[in-house]
Amino acid sequence: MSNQELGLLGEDGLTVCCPDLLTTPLDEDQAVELAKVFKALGDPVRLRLLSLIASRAGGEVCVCDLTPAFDLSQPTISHHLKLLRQAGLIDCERRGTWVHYRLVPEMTDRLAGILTRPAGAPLPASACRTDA
Amino acid sequence: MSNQELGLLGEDGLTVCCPDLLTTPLDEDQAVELAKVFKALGDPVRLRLLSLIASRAGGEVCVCDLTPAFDLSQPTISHHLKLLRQAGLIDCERRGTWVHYRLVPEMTDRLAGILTRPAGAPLPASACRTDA
DNA sequence: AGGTTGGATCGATGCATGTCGATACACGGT
DNA sequence: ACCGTGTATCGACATGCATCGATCCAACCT
Repeated sequence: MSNQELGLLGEDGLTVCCPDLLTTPLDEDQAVELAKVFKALGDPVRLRLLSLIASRAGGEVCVCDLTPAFDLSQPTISHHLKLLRQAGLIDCERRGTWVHYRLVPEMTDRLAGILTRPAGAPLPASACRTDA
Repeated sequence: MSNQELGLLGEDGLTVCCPDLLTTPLDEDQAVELAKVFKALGDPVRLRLLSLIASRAGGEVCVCDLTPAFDLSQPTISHHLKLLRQAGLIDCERRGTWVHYRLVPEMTDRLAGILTRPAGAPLPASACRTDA
């Protein structure tokens, strides 16, 4: 049940992926992989789920604590959790009757890195807006 | 034409938004706003567009340089650029016949911050399961 | 073994979205 | 004033996706 993730994190070649979205044009394959992760984040319910999971002291949340936080059916929550898991953003583990979810901090770290401009960024900054 | 953005950056109250997705449960409204931005990033074409724009020395790219980089029609590229712009990720300016797009680095910076765990993060590590 | 409860999967449905061709709009040039 | 070119918008179509109820599976408890 644990890891059928995307591989964005993995050492599986292809998907080692884009150290810097912002400095080098992404190729098609990298873009497809990265898009899956951002797509997983592109839904309010999933964002709140991720936030609930990540902010939980102890680092783990039982599904039974997540479901009542939403006005949605249990299958719908389960579906969203699955998408987050497939994106590699969270992981889960069954303990007895309950399933506990936890954040995969390596993935959020990676995304943060991808969205961070390197120090000496090739961006405007000083750069001349002659149109002002 | 420039700014009909989302406001995630703005000083307009509501949308000042979530300093830390990962440490505090997001409320519904914040989640909806943030999701729009991530949704904009959740498409391979838009990711490549953003990457092309951001990585361009000089900080600006003409649409006429973007369109031929894809196997898509001009209206489709225009549509994707519009979504990125509405998400506040890019901005554009018309100069003569041509329209130039540029990255809005404040937005990517903000996203990076949102996805970054604070130093003393409340993640597992020691973590105490009293319910076990 | 049977019953109960937590959670995942399945199939259906309605809405969102990516894509296109056609068309409209904005400029610059003649 | 007209034409040509670069972009944006429009309307249509097909696919994708969020959601639900029904059902199934796993684990625990008598």
